[in-house]
Order: sequence, then C-alpha cells, then structure tokens
Amino acid sequence: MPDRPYHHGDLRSTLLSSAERTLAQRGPGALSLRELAREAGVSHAAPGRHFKDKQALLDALALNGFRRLQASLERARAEQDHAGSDTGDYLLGLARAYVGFAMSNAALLELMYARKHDSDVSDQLAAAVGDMIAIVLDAISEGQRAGEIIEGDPTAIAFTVTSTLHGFASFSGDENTEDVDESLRNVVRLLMTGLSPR
Amino acid sequence: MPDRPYHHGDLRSTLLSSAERTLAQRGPGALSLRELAREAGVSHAAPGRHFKDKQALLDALALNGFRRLQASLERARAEQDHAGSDTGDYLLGLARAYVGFAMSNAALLELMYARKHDSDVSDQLAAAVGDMIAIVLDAISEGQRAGEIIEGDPTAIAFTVTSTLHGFASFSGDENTEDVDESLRNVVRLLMTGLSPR
DNA sequence: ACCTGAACACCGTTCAAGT
DNA sequence: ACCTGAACACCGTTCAAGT
Repeated sequence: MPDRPYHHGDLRSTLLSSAERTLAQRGPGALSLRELAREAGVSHAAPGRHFKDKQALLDALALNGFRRLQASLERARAEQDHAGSDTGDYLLGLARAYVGFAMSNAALLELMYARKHDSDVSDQLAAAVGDMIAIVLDAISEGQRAGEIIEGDPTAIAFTVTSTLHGFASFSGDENTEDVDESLRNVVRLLMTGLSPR
Repeated sequence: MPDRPYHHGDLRSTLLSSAERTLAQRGPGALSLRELAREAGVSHAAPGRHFKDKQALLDALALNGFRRLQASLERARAEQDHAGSDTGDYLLGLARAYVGFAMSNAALLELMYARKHDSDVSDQLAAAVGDMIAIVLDAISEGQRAGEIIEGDPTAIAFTVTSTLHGFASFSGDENTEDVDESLRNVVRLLMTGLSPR
C-alpha cells in the first residue's frame, strides 16, 4: 500500500473539490491545474485525462454549482409545501435559499454566471438558469391559483422575481448575515406590495 | 519621425482602450499584458511603468466602466428632468440606461462586479455602486414627494430597484434588443404595481 | 484505462541598463 | 520620466512512453 499508488482512483472528483476550495479561499486567479495536480499528488499532466483543458474544469464546477443551488431551492419548496404558508412566505423561503447559497459560495456563483464558458456548456448553464426560474414560476402559478398573486404572464412575473433575487445576491457580497436577512425580507415585501401607493 | 518613438506618449490610455476592446471581443481569458504591449508596439515590460501589475489594469478598467455607467445614468436623469413624466417613466429611463450599458459592455460589467479586486479598489468600486444607487435613490425620493411612490425608507426601496435592474441585466446577456426592452418595461411595471392583487 | 516526464509556447514580474 | 532586454518562475497543453 504505497503512499501514492500509480492510479489515484478518484482524481476527477478530488480535482473538483480541491478546485472549489481554492476558488472559495483564494479566488479564481489562484486556480492552476498544475497546483491542483500537486495537491492531489499526481503529475501535472494527469488532470488532462479528466478535463480536456482548464475551461472544462471550470465548466464542471459551474454545472455542479447549479445542481446544488437547484437542490437548495427544491428543499425550500418542499419545506413550504409542509407549512401552509402564503405566497409571500413561499417566495421569502426561495429567496433565502438563493441568497444563502450566494453568500456561502460567492466566487462559485460568479463562475456560474460567467460569460466565458464554451458555447455547448453555456447552453447547459442557460438551461440550469431556466430550471431555477421554473421553480419560482411554480410558486407564482400556485400563488395565482390561490389569488395571492396578480394575474398576468406567470413567466414574466417569475423572471422579475428571479432578477431581483439575483441582483440582491450579487450586491450582498460579504455582508453581515442578519442585516442581509432583514434587507431581504424588505425586498420581498416591496416586491409583493409594489412601489406605487394604492 | 520614426515609426516607433522611444517614448510612446500615451501608453497608459492606449493599453486601457486596447484591453477593453480585447475584453469585449475575446473575453477576459484573452487579456495578456504582453499582447497588449505588442499591440502598442512597446516592450513587454513597458506596461509595468503604468500598472504595477495585471490586476491594477483590470482595476482601472472596472473603475472606468463605473464612471461611464454613472454618466449614462446621469444623462437619463437629465432627460427626465426636461420631460415632465411620472416616476414610473423616470425609473424606466434609468433602467434602460443601466440595461443598455450592460448589453453593450457585458464582459466589462462582469469585471466591474468581480470579487477579485484589491481591497482598496474594492472600496472604490463599492463607492461607485453606492453612487449609482444614489441616483436611483433621488428618483425614489422625488417620487415620494410627488406621492407616486409609497412611503418608507427610500434607500431600501432604491436598493430593491437597483437589485432588480442588476439581476435583469445579468440575465439579459446576448438577447435581442427589442425583446429585452419589452421585458424590461414589464419588469418596471411589475415593480411599480407589485405582485399582490390589490 | 490511467498516469509520467519531457518539451513547447506562452505568461507576469523584476531589474539593471539604456535614452 | 519612460522604456528595453534579459532573466526567472510559473503556466496550460501535448505526446510518446511507461504501468
């Protein structure tokens, strides 16, 4: 049982998790395939077997991020189904899931939305964004059926909500968590009531 | 009058505009100080006189971007002052300026909001975002005085509006301009009326 | 199937020296 | 004050060869 077997065994996922840690701790500029290989105890050419180039590794990280973000949103949805809460609370739950992910994975989120992915991967990423909006869309459609959301194209409404969440998440970089949550509740409430006096 | 005088004369701004063109046309990965130096007809070490390192050049690009974005928003504000339009139209004007800039400068906008700048520059960038929100804030405060915007902390309202604009701009990458404008009008209208039935 | 080692072309950065 | 040329350490990528 040598220290470094010739076959690493799990190099691909080792590289991915190592890359994500580096991304979070030291930023995208510190990501180097050669350093990842060194950390994995493998030659600098070994990553090439699992990722055709550096961009392929970044693509995999981004897709992975969307999978986890989506899972987090679905969890928020499941929790709301159990509670019998109204649409505003439902949206707040989704908002907290989105912003929570953004604050815990700021650098990854930036990579997820980066405009530098290969075009085929960009399509997959765009689809992932679509899936995300679809979750908000469900909440909106349910809210409309319950009479708690105005009538009108639910896709357009969901797009507005998701835009707000994403913009808010982008702005709430390294803020205090409590302040952010208070601000977020404010934002969701404003979205519901609107800016025009009634 | 030699082809390449020893002193370039305007190297700093030449590097900046060349960098911005490369950024827009070939993405951030294609940006190399050595290539910029080659394009400027100067040695590869010359950029070091004007930017202490590559990040310093990226910082300058980002700050420049915010200056232009802010100028564009102020132009939208000035236009609204001449017209006697209501707050919704005012906000739509600001929204068009923001989204227009975002669509014409997608890669630059990404750089402007990137979380990898030096901490002192990050402060300047955060201040630039603050200045931007302040323009929206003015619109909101005026709207409140005119009775066209609900009462409540105008900063919180401006923050919500700006979040929505930024999120929308992030999502509206390479879409058709007309579709985007229709979608944007929708978003601003939804922001004004709110999602709750009244 | 998976990895190594050498090789290649390209970086960013520094620094003595030139004009 | 501004730029050059050489030098250094570091990349990403490729490919014959090893196990």
